[in-house]
Amino acid sequence: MQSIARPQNLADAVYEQLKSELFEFQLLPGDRFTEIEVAERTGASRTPVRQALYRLQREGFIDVNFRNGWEVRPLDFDQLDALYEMRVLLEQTSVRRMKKLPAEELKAILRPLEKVWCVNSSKRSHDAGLVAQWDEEFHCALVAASGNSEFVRVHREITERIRIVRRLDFTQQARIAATYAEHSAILDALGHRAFSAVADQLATHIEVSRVEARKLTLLKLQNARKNFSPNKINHRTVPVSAGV
Amino acid sequence: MQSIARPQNLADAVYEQLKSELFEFQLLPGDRFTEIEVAERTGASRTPVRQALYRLQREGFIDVNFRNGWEVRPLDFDQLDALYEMRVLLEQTSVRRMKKLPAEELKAILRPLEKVWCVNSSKRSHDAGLVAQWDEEFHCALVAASGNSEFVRVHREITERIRIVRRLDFTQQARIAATYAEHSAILDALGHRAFSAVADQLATHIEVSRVEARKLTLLKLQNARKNFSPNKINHRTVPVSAGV
DNA sequence: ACACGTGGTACTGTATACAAGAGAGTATCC
DNA sequence: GGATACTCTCTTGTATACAGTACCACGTGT
Repeated sequence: MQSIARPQNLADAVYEQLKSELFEFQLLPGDRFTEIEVAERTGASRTPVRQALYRLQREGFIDVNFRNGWEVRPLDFDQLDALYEMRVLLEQTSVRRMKKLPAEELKAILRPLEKVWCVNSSKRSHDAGLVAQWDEEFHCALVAASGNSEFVRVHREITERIRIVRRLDFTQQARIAATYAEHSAILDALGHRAFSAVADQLATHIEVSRVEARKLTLLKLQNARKNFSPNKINHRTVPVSAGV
Repeated sequence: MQSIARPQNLADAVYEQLKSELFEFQLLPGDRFTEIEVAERTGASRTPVRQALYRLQREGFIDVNFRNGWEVRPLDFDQLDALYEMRVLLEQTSVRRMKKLPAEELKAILRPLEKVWCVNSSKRSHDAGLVAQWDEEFHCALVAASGNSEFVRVHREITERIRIVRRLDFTQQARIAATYAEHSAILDALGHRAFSAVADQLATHIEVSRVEARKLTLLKLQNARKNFSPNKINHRTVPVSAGV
């Protein structure tokens, strides 16, 4: 979707790797780890590792304890709710602003989205990762239509922040089907310039996915905790200064 | 206003110092500098300096050129406009949500603000820095009333980002007077629960200050550039690899 | 006079060495 | 036995050393 930004320096590479470990729940909320551990795991030295860690800290994923290791921040569902609210606000505002767009421009925005979402069921994807990516692109495209670069930037940051729970929604085929249905309905209504109606549809659409994602996240966390092996505990999750 | 966060480590201290140099227009858009220069100026080593620089980069104030020094990013008025739009959206949304607040809570929010803004002219401050700070606190308080922590966080980030131009607005006594008048009018209307009216007032209030700030910024930049001394050029703003 | 190739310098990116303190574990005392 | 003080290790924070290359300047050839 947006700037791919392949990492050219080690710090970015480490950042990407850690983030993916967070998203795959290989690093679980509450897990503790040290800079040296990460450095050995990634093959980099502490310098780029620290750059990556501090970036993740500023983005809210991890915490540093003064001279006492790092820690994966627990998922804060209140904060996630606030992020989802902000997301709704941005997307609704962007959609409402579409009424200023001439028909031509609106069509140009909708056409590529319709190619993905308004297809009969044989042509639909069942791949969770792919649908998750398309879903993000769909909603980002709505905000991009606002023409406000800061709406886009903030919305993208929110997308990054909630992805960890949002993507779980597409692990269920029924939810993928619902997403197809709702997205094509939204595109339909946009084609008829029913912007206020779309704003309402969006709120519902996002709210349902928020609730589903929360349920699945709680399940996922329970399972992930069950799968602890003693090795893994010793390797990573034990309090840092506990020795062997 | 929000968390004071006195810097305990060098990186934060350097960050604060650099940011204040940016805000005071001691570091001007287009200025180039190196990590070692900053290290010598602040007394820290390159490590914390780099931490601070990368933070400022992520926040959009400066750019790094690969193996070729750092550079103060030019002020982008289109981006500032987008930030102001976002600010209006957040503050209007927060104000509109106040209608859900019971009278008691609303009063508790308004009272401290009225103490600052609804005072007769003899008690008003004429200090630009102080009024600028109170102004930020006023608008942040409105958003805080929304109860959405992400609204607050994003709004605070925007406040940090636009402060560099916004504060100039209060260097004119006439604008300070206008701010007092408009803030007290807004508080009045809020006391009467005229939330939609306040939303309109806010949009106008912010829009006027945006335009004023832009005018003053352009002036300030012109003056700052005039005051270049050859020494200063050699010291800081010449292309990095130019030797003596 | 101008284009092109080459060398040197200065800059960031990365690795490593050093400093200081937080915390677990142990020994000691009552 | 329990509480307290202390030591020792491990951690992050900071400083510095090293590596690689982008850019400028100069020189050379045409």
